[in-house]
Amino acid sequence: MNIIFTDILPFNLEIIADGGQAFRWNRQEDGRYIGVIENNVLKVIQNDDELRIDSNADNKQTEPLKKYFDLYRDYNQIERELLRYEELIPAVRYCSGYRILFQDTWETTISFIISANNHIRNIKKTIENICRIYGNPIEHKGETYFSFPSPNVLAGLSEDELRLTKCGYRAKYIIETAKMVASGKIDIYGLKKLSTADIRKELMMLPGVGRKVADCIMLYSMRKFDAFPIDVWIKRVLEQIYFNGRKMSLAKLQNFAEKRFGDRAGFVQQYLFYYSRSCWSDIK
DNA sequence: AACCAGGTTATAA
DNA sequence: TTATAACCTGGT
Repeated sequence: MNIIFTDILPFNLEIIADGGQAFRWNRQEDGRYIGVIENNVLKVIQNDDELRIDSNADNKQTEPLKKYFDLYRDYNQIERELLRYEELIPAVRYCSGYRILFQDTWETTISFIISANNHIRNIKKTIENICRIYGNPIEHKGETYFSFPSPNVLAGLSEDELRLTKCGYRAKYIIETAKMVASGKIDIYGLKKLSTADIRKELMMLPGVGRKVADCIMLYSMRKFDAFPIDVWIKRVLEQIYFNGRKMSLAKLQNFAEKRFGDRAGFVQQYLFYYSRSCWSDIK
């Protein structure tokens, strides 16, 4: 089926798909992005203020796609709010059109366990390996794609098997986390109604999930916009902008961001992350 | 050849 | 509470 959303601005597909929040979008030569969401293959292209989506799904439902791309939210207002922070103006201008996707909690959890101490290229490759070997095939226009495997499937693997996907020492974290989810020891989909602090505490019971990964899971799959994942880039850029380049502990930076940005922190993190990675030499 | 990269965990002061 | 080392992998 084909769907066209119009009047989507601010919206920047390139930054949204390649900005480090999702790992299963791939850019083609023609500028289209192909991704697998749940059991659907999506081919997406943006032309100015319209978004064309070609999907293998046969129903005409647009709500799930609008939710996934966060099209219900007024990003004009969010960008306006963030521009009131004078020091964020360059970042917000540069990344205008960034949106926080609404992704599946299970896939996001495993994806960000894999992301710890890892490069985006490796993360994407490992996730594709996992889907290809353990996911379900999806046929679309003569090509085969693969869904993300269920908790049950991953829970049944041995560490040596899973290491073939190149996830390295994270294999045991993934399997143990899968066991906890599959057994019902933790209900990751039921957490959303709790407070950010409470969800964080629960998520960090999962092996391989520390503060940063927990905040990514909440921000990208639970709409918890006060979550503020601090990775090396965010740490660097915060130290540069707010602390004269002095080294700060993660705890101090977390505290600072929470106080300064409140329930907009997650959006700030997105803009700062992409901007600092793209333009570090300008900031420094 | 050594070092680093989108952290977490275990251990010690 | 804060500091340090080890950890798979792939690239320079």
